[in-house]
Amino acid sequence: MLTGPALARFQKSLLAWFRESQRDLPWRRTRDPYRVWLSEIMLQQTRVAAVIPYYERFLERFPTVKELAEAPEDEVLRLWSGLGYYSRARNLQNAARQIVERHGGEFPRAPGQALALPGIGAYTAAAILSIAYQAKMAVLDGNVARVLARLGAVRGDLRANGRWLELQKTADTLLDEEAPGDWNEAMMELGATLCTPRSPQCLICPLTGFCEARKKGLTEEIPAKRVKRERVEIALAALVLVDARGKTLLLPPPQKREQAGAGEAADVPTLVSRMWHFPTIPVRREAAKVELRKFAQTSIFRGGKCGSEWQALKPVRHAVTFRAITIYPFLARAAGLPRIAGTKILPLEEVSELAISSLTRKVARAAEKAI
DNA sequence: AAATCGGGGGC
DNA sequence: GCCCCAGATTT
Repeated sequence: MLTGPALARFQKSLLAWFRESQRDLPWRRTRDPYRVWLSEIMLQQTRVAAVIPYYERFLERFPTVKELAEAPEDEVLRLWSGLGYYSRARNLQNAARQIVERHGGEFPRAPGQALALPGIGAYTAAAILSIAYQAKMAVLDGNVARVLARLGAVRGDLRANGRWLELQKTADTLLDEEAPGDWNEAMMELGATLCTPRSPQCLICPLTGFCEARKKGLTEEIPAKRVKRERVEIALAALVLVDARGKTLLLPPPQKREQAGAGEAADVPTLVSRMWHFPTIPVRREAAKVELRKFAQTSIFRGGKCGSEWQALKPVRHAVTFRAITIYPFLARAAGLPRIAGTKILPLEEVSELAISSLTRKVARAAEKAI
C-alpha cells in the first residue's frame, strides 16, 4: 500500500481535514483517560447522537473512576437504561473496581493490562491508549474498516476469515506515529461523516485521490453488505398491575437461565435485558390473555384475588438483535398488590426512572396512556 | 469461526 | 421497514 512520501502526503491530507472539520464532541474536550474510556464504551455499536446525553448524565453522577467503582450496580444500570447492550455497563463497573484495586485508580497504560479489563477488546484498548496516552496503536472499527476497504478496493465481507486481520495490518502501516490519537479519530471521523455506508461524499473527501474504489467506480459496492441472521417473531404478554393509588409492581433483574432452554428464542430474562420488568411470559398470540391470567394466578397472586377487570392495551413492538417482539400488555386493576420478596412497588410514572430496558419503558408508556 | 447482545437515526 | 453503527464476549 502507501509508503514513503505518498504515505506522508496521505497522512497530512487527512489530519489537516480533521483539524479543520472535526465535530465538537463532549469527549474531545478532554484527555482524561476515564472520560475517554467511558466515551469509547458507550460508542460501541452506538451512534454519537444517542451517546451524548447519556455521557453527560453519567459523568454528572460518576465524575471519577472511584465513584463509579463504589456505586451499586443497579444505579449504574439505571443511568445506562435505554442505551442498550447492558453488559457494557456491567463490564464497565467491574473494570472500574479492578482499576481502583489493582491500578491505583488510573486507567492502565500497558496494552496487556488494558486488554485484561472486562469490556476492553482490541479496538477499545487502541482507542483509549492512543487518545489518552498517545500510544502508537491503530484502531480498527466499522468506520475505519469501511474507509480502508474503499481506499484499497477490498471486496467481500470485511469481517470474514482473515480479512479483518489484513485490515488491521493496513491500519497499522498507515498510522501517523506523530499523532496517533488524532490520526485514529480522523480515520473514524472520515468514516462517520464523509465515507459513509451509503452515498459517500467523495467530492469533498480529502483522500479522494488515494481511493481505489473511487477510481474503479465501486464506492457504492464496497463494503459488501453484512449477512444477517433471519428475523424471528416472538409474542409476549406483560402484566401491568395497578392498585387504587396508581402503584404498580415490577420484578427484579432476572439471572440468566443456566441450562433449560438457554437457546430458546423467547427467553424472558434475555428479552428484558436482565433489568427490572413487568411480569412477562412467552405466549401464543391468540391465547395471550388466557395464558397470562393463568400465570398471574399461580405465580403472582399464588391463588389470591387476581383482579377482575383486565384491559388489553395497545400491543408494543420491540426488537432485540434478531428477534422481533410483540408484547401484549394487560392492565389489571387490583385492590391490593401481592407482596413478593424482591419485587418493587412504585407509582407507574416512576417506572421510567428505574434500571429498565426500552421494552419495559414502552409497556409502561402504553399503560400510562390508558389511565 | 459463529452466535449473541439494544436501540435509534437516516434513508 | 431496513441498515448499521467509535465491538466484546462466549462457545
